[in-house]
Amino acid sequence: MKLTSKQDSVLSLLLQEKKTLSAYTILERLRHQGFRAPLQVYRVLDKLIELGLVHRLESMNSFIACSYPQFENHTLIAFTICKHCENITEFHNKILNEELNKYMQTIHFQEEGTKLEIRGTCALCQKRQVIS
Amino acid sequence: MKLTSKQDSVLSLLLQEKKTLSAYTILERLRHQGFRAPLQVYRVLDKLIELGLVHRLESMNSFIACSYPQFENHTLIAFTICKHCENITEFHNKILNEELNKYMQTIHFQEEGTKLEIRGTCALCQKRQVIS
DNA sequence: CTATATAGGTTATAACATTACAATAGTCTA
DNA sequence: TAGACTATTGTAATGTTATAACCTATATAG
Repeated sequence: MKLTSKQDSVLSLLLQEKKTLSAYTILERLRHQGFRAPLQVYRVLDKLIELGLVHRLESMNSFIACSYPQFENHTLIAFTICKHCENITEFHNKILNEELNKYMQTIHFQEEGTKLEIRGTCALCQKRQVIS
Repeated sequence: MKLTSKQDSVLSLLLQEKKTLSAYTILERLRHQGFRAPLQVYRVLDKLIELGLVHRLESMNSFIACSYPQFENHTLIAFTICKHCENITEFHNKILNEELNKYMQTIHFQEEGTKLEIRGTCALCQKRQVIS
């Protein structure tokens, strides 16, 4: 699978960021690369999401590069979001995934895409709070 | 805890719906009850969410009454969302909750509010698909 | 080479959410 | 009960996120 130049621009930008970016922030940052309208950004994002290379953080209306692009077709996409430092961490947890699948079977729900977003305080920010 | 009349209007409306409602839909429906601006709705929603009586569906930018208001302080809020019939079902799963808490301990993340949103096809819509 | 699918360009507009500032109503206590 | 405090409400303006509609260009398979 080969990305187009626009797709590559957006993915590269997201990969070099640690935080999430909104579509409009991406637009501003890529104006010099020929992006002129929001829709151009949204279309590229849609494609990258479909390819599993980018995720949308539902609770933040923003986007982030996938940290595990090698895990193709992982339908459970999970993040911790620190409300202090705003650090976003994607994680995978086998047991959680299995328990979720089990429950989906018991209720006969055919799962096709799951988002787990956990807000709170990361380990580092907890230490910072003790100090201050 | 006693709700104000505006808070009661919004909660009542959400309780009688099965689907989610956007803030602007709520505004339209409650115009005859003195709601005139989006902010009035958002403020009431914020309060009801804080009280645990309403949840926000992050992936849909919309709101729904809590199906388990008696479970106070449940920080894991989970839904299945059928993409065909748009039915939203809130659920609680003890094991899932426990596994999540375990993992939060291993990574030293202090969890303060978690959203789980599962998209797919509900049991009923799967049957409908077989027929048609 | 031409049909089809995918990607891109542009304008306008829809949908969702917040800032800022002022006023009012309820609650507590001195 | 007056004064102080807190939560709620009113209103206008604005900011942010996302899509519709229509058209053009490029790539690829038969």
